Amino acid sequence: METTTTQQEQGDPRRSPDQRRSADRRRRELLEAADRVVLRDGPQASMNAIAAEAGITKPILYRHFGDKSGLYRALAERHTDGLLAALRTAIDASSDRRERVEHTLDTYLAAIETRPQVYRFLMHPAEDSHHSEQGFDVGRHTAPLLRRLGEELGTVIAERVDLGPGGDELARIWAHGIVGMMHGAGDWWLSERPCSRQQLVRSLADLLWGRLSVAEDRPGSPRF
Amino acid sequence: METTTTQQEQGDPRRSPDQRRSADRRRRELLEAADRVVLRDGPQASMNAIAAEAGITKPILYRHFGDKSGLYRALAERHTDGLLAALRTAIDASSDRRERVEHTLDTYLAAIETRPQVYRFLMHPAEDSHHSEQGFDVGRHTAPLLRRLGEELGTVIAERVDLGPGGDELARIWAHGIVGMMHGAGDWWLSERPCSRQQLVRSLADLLWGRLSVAEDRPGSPRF
DNA sequence: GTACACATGTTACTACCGGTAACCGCAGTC
DNA sequence: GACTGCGGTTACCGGTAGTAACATGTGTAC
Repeated sequence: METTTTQQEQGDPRRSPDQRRSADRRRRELLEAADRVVLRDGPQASMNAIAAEAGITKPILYRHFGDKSGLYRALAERHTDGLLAALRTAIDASSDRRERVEHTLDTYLAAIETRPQVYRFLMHPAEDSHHSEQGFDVGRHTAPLLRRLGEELGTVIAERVDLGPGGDELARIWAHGIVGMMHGAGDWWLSERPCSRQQLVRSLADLLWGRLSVAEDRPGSPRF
Repeated sequence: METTTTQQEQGDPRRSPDQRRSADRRRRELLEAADRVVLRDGPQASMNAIAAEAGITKPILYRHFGDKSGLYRALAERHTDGLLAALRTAIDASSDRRERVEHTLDTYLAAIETRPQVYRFLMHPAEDSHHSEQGFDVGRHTAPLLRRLGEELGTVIAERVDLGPGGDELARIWAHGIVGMMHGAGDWWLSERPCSRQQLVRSLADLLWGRLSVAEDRPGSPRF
């Protein structure tokens, strides 16, 4: 067999006490191998490839993760947790609201800029092949990352900003809208790079600050 | 067990006189069959299923559309054109800017509300299985529909709103941000239905009108 | 020591997918 | 007739997710 794995198995013959830990360790090793493959081959990496990278064969992967979407979910959770943590600290770093917004936007954009493969993987989740029986579940389109982001941001807004009666609902709406804006603009920016990151952050913050509503009409604006 | 046992054996004597059916007609028929299947089975409908629905077999589909992504592109173009046309008229319907924004948002949301399958298909494009040789093209994540929407809205904003020097770039940034906001919030709303469409439209317009920036801090807001 | 249970791993398979080669039969036209 | 183009098919290829069955080591009970 091929000795492709980077870290050699520690050759540890005594495993009587820590069998449970061994399973956890193994699982983490498999996840790391999967990570390497997914980041190299894209989200449609095959289970065979992942198994080969881990130095084992498919059925073991299935024993650990159930199916492909299970593996991908586990993989996505790790990265999502990381990004969420970064965003939480960003949201708490400043006291001025505008600064907070800009800082958060910048953190997100920096993340997707420095590791676009991770980003792409998180946005194109499992795409679970076996359609769930009854025709077409409308829900569950967006990547779970965006949902979680939206919900977290919603609670943050709701508990920090006074929006009057019905403010919680409004906060959630805004949160999902803001996350969508961040995602959409970030995705476009990442692929076209039309400006600097700072420029993008400022422009989006300006948009959220209502500059669109106060700008003047263009003199010869077509009304066709 | 599925192959060849389906109903495609219709003797079909009604084809002798009028073979005037040009390739275009055939193509449109195939597209309509594909539409039916995709709207029934979701975006991962198989070519076999589409061919069966059209009463023919796979190779004919491939002769007409090249490959699966070709078929899906043709399919997506139809729907995209329809939605874009609706949005264009919505954007021109009112003179007041706020009304225009609300009207446009509402048109988009109404579209995805009344035909969520179409919407889902447009947002999860081909996902072309054969990864394009060189590792991992970072660009081309988002559905083409969103890109087109963003670009069109960008030109509309640029030509109607006076944003000063560098306004065109700013308009494009805002446009992609707004489209992302619309998409993200719409997707979340569609799957959770936390409020009425009108409520969502108003809230998003409020967000764009800068209400977030002028709201008061909550008294006991945690600063942890 | 032997027997059992269990975790870890393998090979070899099914069922299906996108895509293609090769062939078949029927129009029309010299 | 023969020859060509076209709409159609069957039968295949390579690759995918997922599984069954079998092979091992390893710790524990008797």
